[in-house]
Amino acid sequence: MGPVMLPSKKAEGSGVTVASRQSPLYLAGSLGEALQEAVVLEPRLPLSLPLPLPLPLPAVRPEDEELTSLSWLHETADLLNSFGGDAVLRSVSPITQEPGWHTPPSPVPLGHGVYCGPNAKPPYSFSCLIFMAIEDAPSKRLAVKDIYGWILEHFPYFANAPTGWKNSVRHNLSLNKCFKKVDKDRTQNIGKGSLWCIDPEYRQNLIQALKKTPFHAYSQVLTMPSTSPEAFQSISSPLWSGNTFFQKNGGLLLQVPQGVICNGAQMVSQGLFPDIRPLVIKTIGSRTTTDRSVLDNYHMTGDSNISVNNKHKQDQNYSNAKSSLLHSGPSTSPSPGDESSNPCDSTSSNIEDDGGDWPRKVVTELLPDATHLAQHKKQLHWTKAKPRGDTLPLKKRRTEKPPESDDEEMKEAAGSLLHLAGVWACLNNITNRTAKGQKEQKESLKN
DNA sequence: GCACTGATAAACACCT
DNA sequence: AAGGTGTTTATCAGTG
Repeated sequence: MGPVMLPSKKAEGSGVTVASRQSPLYLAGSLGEALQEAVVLEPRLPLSLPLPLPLPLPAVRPEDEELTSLSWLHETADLLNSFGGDAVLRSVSPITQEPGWHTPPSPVPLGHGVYCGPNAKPPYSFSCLIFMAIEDAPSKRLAVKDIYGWILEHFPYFANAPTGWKNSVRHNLSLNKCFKKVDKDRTQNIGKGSLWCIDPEYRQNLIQALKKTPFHAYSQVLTMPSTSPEAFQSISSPLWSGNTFFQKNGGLLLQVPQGVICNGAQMVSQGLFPDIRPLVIKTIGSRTTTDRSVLDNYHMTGDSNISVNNKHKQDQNYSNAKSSLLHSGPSTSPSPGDESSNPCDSTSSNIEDDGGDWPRKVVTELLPDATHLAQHKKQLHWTKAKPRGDTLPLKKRRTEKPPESDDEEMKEAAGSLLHLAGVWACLNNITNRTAKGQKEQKESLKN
């Protein structure tokens, strides 16, 4: 069992940080053990989990990594989901080298290493979803119903979501200048509606948004060359939403930075943080404003909309101004000649179609330099990944539940911090014992 | 408090 | 006529 490195300052959040120089898969056992011990040793741990936990989590031998890494993610998420929440594994895309969200058990790998399970709302805006759908199409154009289909296929969340999301898709298509309607080819019977494609003029905006969307906890980590746990602790902000979620959902989230194997492919780069495998107990459920305000003290927030800000400004304000990001973006910005004169001509794509998923085809082209992440000082806001309710994800969120009073919110936030303290105290115990020799500690505890 | 952004709802016209 | 598609407007929540 590898060493368990835990942040020393409780204010940085709750969680389990597992460090190992071995295969990142090694964290499976570490996490299982840490969690189990945490629950056993710390009654205050606000996890509405069945005890004893069915741990350790599925273990994976390093030599099995190619075949079992994905299944491990899935099994682990299944296990965590069985507790009643939406388990999200945060990992790093083997393609983009960027952190992403993994909410197995969906087997569909997406552009940023995102696996979205049936219960978790994708951390993507509709613009990004549409963009991915269209980019995934061989012809780089899709009918609305096909966009629906792509989203449903890749994000099962929407299968049970209220139908309003389709309206939102259409709304985005109509409103966003990023999307252009293709004049229907009468020779092709595609039924109702038109085909939609990406306006190359705004493509970089979408790319920028996409690159930032699923990412929120490690941009500052990536700016730091240090591989020391202290470096991580000083900037890592494990997520925590207070006890409300645990009371309602009991969900968990694991943060798995660089080096984690996903999508059946192992990360090549482990240079940034070869030692650190932070795993965070996170709640996915509702979070009050006060929670967030408290958490913001140690939770890195961010902006997932950097690139589309201008776009949206244009669109929602119906202005014609072009995004300045076309000029301020990273080096991925193509020259005008990079695009075909026909913005929707599939032949304009220089993406190698290897028959794989869209990220391999698209992101390798779009994201040639993962190091630009170091420039991302801002990070994703809660709103991107946070389900809007426990069981009613999207619709009528404004009218179903009256706002909590400030007192209630403050109590909740205070409770969160108290729980936090408990978690850290507990987990620090684990750390100390691990460092000194876990077996002996265990035996002494048993006695 | 304000501006911005994204999501959502709804109304409506048009198309198949 | 029914249902899908596309457009537009309004509103709200979250955020900086």
